[in-house]
Amino acid sequence: MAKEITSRSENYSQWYNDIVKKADLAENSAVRGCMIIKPYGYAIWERMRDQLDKMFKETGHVNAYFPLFVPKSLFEAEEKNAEGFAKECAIVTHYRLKNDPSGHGKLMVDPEAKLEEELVVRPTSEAIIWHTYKDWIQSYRDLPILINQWANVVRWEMRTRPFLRTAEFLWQEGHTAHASKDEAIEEAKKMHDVYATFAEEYMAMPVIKGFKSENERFAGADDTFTIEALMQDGKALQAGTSHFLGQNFARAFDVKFSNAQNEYEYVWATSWGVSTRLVGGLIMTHSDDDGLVLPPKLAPIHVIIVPIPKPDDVILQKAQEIADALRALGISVQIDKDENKRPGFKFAEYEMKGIPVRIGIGLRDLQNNVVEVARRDTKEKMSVPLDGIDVFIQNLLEDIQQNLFNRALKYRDEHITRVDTYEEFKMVLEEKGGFLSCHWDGTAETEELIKQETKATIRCIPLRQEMEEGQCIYSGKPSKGRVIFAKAY
RNA sequence: CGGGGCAUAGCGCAGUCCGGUUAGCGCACUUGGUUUGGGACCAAGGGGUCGUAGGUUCGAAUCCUACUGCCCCGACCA
Repeated sequence: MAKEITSRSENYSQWYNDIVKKADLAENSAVRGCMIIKPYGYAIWERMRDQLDKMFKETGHVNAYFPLFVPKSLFEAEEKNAEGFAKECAIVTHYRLKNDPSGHGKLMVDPEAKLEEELVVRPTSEAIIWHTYKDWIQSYRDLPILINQWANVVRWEMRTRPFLRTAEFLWQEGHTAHASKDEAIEEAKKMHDVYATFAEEYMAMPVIKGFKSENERFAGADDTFTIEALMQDGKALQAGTSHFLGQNFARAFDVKFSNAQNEYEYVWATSWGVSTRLVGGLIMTHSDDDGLVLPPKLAPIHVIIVPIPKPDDVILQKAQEIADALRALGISVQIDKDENKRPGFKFAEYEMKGIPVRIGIGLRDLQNNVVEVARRDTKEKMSVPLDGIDVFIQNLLEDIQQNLFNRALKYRDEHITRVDTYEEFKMVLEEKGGFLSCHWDGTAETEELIKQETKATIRCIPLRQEMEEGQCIYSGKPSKGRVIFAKAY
């Protein structure tokens, strides 16, 4: 059998690239750092988007759309935020091209068409949105505003990787405005919970919920809540963040409201987002050396039916019956009627694409009133009676979803290591990787030194943990609880 | 922005050192046939301004110069 995917042990990065390519998820484009998301990859994103959108609506949010371009003067209003993104902004400076007099049929930027004010291509939309909210908010009766937008953003990255880090990416960004600090914090936490639930229940990707250290916090936030997942190579992936923005943007954009006592107050804010990066996380959480592995809840196709040998009438009719029965249960099914490819080729191909369940139907099976069912997560094959096949598959899909989560959780838990000395820290980081749970003195200096010396960063300060007196692994100073370090994507 | 590599058919490559008929191989593609329970086989086909521009030469994919693009590794980052 021709191996088309580099094994994880041989070269993890190459394995990841191979999966993206061979599973037909995305490809590089003519634009540096920007990828083309192909139909199958986009279908996965659509399923993520649809589910998240539903969860946002259920928590009271509505969708809207704000412009791609942000005037520089607005962008720079909230200084910390602007500074945080300044180094990776694309800027529009002109609005017209003209024929290049020195070249044949070539175009050049028309120097006459310089914009009076440059436009920043949004790396995030707080600025344009808070500029707008100023007009929308007068009274506490106008609050809260609970808006989400699905959009593309641009961050001019030095080095990019499909899905994990691209110059342009798709995401959603929630931007809410509140009359009180408590309500805003509650909102940020609520969306943090939504992300964690989505990651675990739909992506089958276990996450650690926590908040960021000051160094790692979103520029312009008072607090950043994060979900952190662990990839199979022992590196952490920040999978979603929810920010309590305090009154920083309200002050920067002068957004005040009259409270019930008719006094002016600055509005309290949150923002929260997840991106196409989640697709990268999904790949690296479950997939194996044979290709992509998808959890049923996000798989565009749940079941592929492969007729064996060549599709003939009897087999196709049976395949159609099974497909109809499965579809009646809300399961998405495709029958592969291609006569030019052999079954073995199809098996390998569908495994590469991570389709959770494959049903093979041959004449021999039909004589015995069974079909062959193969599950992608364990590669297990079984002979299953036709009678009740629909319910069997339905249960199997649930089982696969659960199994993927359990498997990822076991791996994750086995790779959270409690360490109490810096020597141990460096050793575990080097030899085992994963999350390191240890004491830290709470200072940015220590965090920075550890980062410089080991490349590990504080992924989060976990929300759920017992308070425990200890000593910082680096400085030996007292600490009241453990934080999670890791090398990160 | 530093350091390394690559550019020849849709994709992956050989040929370049040491210039010489008509530039080759695998996969993919087209047509016909035999096949089909884990990546089938046979036969016949189509497809190239050898990254761009200039130079050396009787003659350049091959030598020289400049340019452009892409990939990998670092610094930076979700």
